[in-house]
Amino acid sequence: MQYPDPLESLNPQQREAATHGTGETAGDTRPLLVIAGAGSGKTNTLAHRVANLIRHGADPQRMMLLTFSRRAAQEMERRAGSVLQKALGLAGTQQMPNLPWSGTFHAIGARLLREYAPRIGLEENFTIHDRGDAEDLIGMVRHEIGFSDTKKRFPLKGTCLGIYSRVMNTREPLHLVLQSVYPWCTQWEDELKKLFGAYVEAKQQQNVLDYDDLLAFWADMVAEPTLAEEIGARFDHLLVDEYQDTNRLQAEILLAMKPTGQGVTVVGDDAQSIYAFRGATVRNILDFPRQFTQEARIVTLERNYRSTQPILDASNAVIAAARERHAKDLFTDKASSNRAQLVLVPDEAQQARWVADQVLRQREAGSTLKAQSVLFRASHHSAALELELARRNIPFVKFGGLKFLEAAHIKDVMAVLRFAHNPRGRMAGFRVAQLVPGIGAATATRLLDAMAEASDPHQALQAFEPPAAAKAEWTRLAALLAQLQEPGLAWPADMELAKTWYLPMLERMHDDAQVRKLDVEQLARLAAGYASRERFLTELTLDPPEVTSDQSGPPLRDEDYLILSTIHSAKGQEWKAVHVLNVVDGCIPSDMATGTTEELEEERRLLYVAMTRAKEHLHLLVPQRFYVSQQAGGGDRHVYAGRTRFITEAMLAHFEQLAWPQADAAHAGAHAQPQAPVMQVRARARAAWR
DNA sequence: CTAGTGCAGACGCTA
DNA sequence: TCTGCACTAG
Repeated sequence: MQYPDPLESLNPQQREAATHGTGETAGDTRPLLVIAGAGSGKTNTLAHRVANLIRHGADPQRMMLLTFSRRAAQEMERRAGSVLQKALGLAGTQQMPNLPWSGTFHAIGARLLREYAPRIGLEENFTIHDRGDAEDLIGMVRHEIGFSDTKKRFPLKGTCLGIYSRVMNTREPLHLVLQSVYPWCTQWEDELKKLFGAYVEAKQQQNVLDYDDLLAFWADMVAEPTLAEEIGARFDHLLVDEYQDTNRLQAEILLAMKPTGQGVTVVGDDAQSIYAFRGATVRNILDFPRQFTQEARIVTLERNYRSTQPILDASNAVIAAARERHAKDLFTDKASSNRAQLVLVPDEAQQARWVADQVLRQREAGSTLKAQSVLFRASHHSAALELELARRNIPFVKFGGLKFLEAAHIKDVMAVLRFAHNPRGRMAGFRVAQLVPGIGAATATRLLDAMAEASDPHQALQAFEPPAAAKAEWTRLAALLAQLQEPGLAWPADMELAKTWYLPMLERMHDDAQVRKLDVEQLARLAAGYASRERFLTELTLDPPEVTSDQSGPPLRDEDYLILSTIHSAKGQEWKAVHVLNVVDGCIPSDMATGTTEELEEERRLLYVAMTRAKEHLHLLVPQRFYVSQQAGGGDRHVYAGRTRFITEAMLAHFEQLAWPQADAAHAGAHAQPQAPVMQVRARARAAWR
């Protein structure tokens, strides 16, 4: 029986990318670089490549797929699976080949390090510090070595970690990082060196790794030739998505694992690089072709399948003004008479109303809520809109800027589990001990010191004598931690035990315990989805749930809801209609990012990314004044903001300009109308005197 | 030594 | 507006 050629639907460039090294080009072992413009079918092409490789005999167990999030990895698996299904005619019930080695650099790094731990001098039960833990630890070290003297004005803990992280990820020497990014800290170079040394020491004693260690140790591991060869040989194919957002350290890992470049595929778009603040560099893409012992093959995808021509024209105009870029103009067949709209509104409140109106209007016109999105630069920019949506009962789900794992009560529960898993982790232990009433910083330190000195930390914990006032509660905690050590305990029983212990603490500590309790319940539900305590702790830290929804609870899967998202979290996504909030100077570009040309250029690309998410309708909102956020309650200090500098006078021809409410009186009336009065105050007032 | 109060400062995107 | 730190009463 003849099955349809699965590559039939691809255009010639996409097909080149999907088939490189197989079929007619079998024997071509060059690495492959795919420059994929926005909406050019990048994910689809990569999925076809994965499927095509498997069709030609590649073993999914021996493929490493590095993506930006677990969600992206799952999407890739799903699509590759469906291509395979069509090509091979697999029955729907048949097991889809899954890719066990797909995930983010950090997640894959953690897995490899655990597996190789005994051979590289690590303990395999290490726990992972998130940004907050890492900051706290470096803050503690900073204090211990006496740099926290207020007179000295030594950089704050967040800044210290920022510097450290940047040095690690860019692989630049400290003095260069200080010069270019933290010029006000150059005088502290020697002290910072000392601090970082002590920080590294502390992490090792506590058996914890921070985000940077996951990459740095991986890089160190494959810098050792025998290990590099062994690990490199385990994988026939190494595919990296969103390559424009990788950093030097990540490129180094790639090169060490596959020095010849054989089997390496990277996909990216320099015009969509938006993570330089995290150490990512466009140079990775630019240098890729000549990095390996063989020069790379380059395929460029310029044909856009997403947006209409007018939307592309506007986006192209914005990015054409960029300083340095691969010349690349997207084109499409999708004609339309709808230009992108620039909508002038008086302020943020009106902006929220306009968007809510527009969303409903488009739903009336047959577009679901899910097919629409609202994008913004910073998570809190959607606050006014969220209120408006809640008021009108428009369901929504918000991506990005998630604080779920940062809430104190969630951190508490996580700390209990982490402490049980790795008793040497002081940050977790410090937090947990102080949950017991009567135990504060001093007693907690005494406990942790005793545990650090003991050969068996758990025994030391059980033997610990707390102050008399804390005795009863301490006994409960010690019992819990002992239970969590029992080998027979089957996950997620750990979580249930921790929850049962913690809920009374929660009642005692917080007035709003009821709301927080719901979060803890939510965490427990989440826990059930992971195979083990270790997987839960690792994966939740490295790939936190990125969705929050409004207070009314998470919408059901089949319900319709509007998407709210930061521009960063909107990467790789698309919607029929896109609304971008606060397209004004001060928001895009953020006024915190106008210091250097590089920062400014990244902001421009950010606007470009936002605009190219739209398929048919694109609305850029320009509130004429917006309120300054840092002021006492009720204040009305505001700034008169201008349209973003990235849309110049010359580009205005690409936009349809609207002013609201004046120019749109018909719709302005529409939103006032459905508000039927709840009561009649005047009638009431009159009745009171009858 | 703990736990509660008052004040200053930050306030972005994220693995 | 909220968080984190310093200070103080018990």
